[in-house]
Amino acid sequence: MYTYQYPHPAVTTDCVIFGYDICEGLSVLLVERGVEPFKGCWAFPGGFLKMDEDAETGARRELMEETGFEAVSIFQFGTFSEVNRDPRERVITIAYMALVQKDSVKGGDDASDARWFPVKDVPPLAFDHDRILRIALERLKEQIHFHPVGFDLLPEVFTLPQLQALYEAILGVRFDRRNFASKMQKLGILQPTGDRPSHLATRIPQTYRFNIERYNELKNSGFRLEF
Amino acid sequence: MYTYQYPHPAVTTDCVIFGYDICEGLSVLLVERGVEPFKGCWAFPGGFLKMDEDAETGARRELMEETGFEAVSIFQFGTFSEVNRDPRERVITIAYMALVQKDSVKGGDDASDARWFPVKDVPPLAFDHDRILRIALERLKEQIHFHPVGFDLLPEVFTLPQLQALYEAILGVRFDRRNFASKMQKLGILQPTGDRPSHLATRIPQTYRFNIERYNELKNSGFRLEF
DNA sequence: ACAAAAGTGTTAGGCCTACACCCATGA
DNA sequence: TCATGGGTGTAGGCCTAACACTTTTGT
Repeated sequence: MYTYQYPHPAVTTDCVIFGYDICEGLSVLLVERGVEPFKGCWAFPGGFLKMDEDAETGARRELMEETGFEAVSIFQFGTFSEVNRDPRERVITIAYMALVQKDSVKGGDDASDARWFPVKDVPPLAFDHDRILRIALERLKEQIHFHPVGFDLLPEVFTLPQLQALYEAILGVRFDRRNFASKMQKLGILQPTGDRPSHLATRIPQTYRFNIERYNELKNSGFRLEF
Repeated sequence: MYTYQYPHPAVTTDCVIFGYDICEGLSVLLVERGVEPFKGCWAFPGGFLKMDEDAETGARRELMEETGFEAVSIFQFGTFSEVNRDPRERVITIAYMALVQKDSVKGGDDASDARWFPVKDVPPLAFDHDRILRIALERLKEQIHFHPVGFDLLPEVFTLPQLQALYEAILGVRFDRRNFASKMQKLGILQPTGDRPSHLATRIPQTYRFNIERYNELKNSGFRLEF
């Protein structure tokens, strides 16, 4: 038992994990709750913060424990503190967002109850996680203008149409193919793999990798992607 | 005494209050700590969250108690959870940012130890508040591209040179007078007060108010201010 | 053969930037 | 009278958005 002179809330971390593939579009990773409250409901992976770890460390740990994912880049996007958001006791959650490559990992997941849901088709969630998801999506839309989101969400080798579909899925709009291509080319972070010798028109798309050095240059000088 | 089965961190809120005037430029409101730890140091107004209030309510309450300010718009910009950020016990703080008109309030402040410091001239702060300030400034710079920051920081009636100086103070850059003026005019949220009948060149600047209706229109359709 | 998908280039308009002149104020 | 500060307009360049044609693949 732990005693304090004043009441303390419990503190948890939650992770909104975004993944992407061509079939399902933008998806989030959810786990089915095995205990009350909201037993059987889907929720974001997360759990109570330990006293010897900061919030980001805790979020990464919970993510690993519950889904087997080791997220590269995760970032904090909000803290949710409504008084009655958890029926058990006062719980405040620090929410993180992570972008991962859906296929790359998920090899040796053992007791993982985690499942991907397309964002358009997410079931009602436990606690206030519906609201957390809504805000995560808003923040993701903002982020996409300043960070090359494809780095984290797409496989290492990808095509321009794939990249465009990703942007369209996140922002919920449609772009002109030609304008999108030239805009991306101009940024200079796309590196053709050269696996397709002919650069003529063909139905098989050219494949690219991201040029990380060029991206880091851009990040330092500050860049913005207009849409 | 309050007992829990698992250890709980303490949770506080802190408010980074930005104000602005022509002489001092961009400033933050600090309070001098009267108790250990960091007694005598300056820190952001804030304090422990109560169990029956959410974080924003708590931030507003602490702000009112410690400085007498009733902030119009405050927004959460980060939660700080380093393990040893408070020497007493594990404390996590939810940080808010507020923009206020320096002169408008501060009439009947009684026991207020609060003082304004220009951001360029802030003393070393208690806890990790230096870091919190740095991040608040970064976020403010981002915000300024999407929100008409002048609304909250300038007095109701202001001049274009004043508005420009505010933007320059926040972003730390200089603008061309003519370009800045036309950019702002084009947004359509500036409403000349008409107190100066002659619209010819004169050394007395034209005064404006913000057109709030027009701003709300823009916010719904989404606007961006390039610099 | 025909539909679907990928690649490319041109044009018009708008925004950003850089820059010059006029006028009134106050020292 | 002269320096300072405020107001306005123009020209060039870049980026954006709209748009059409060719080629190949697969049915």
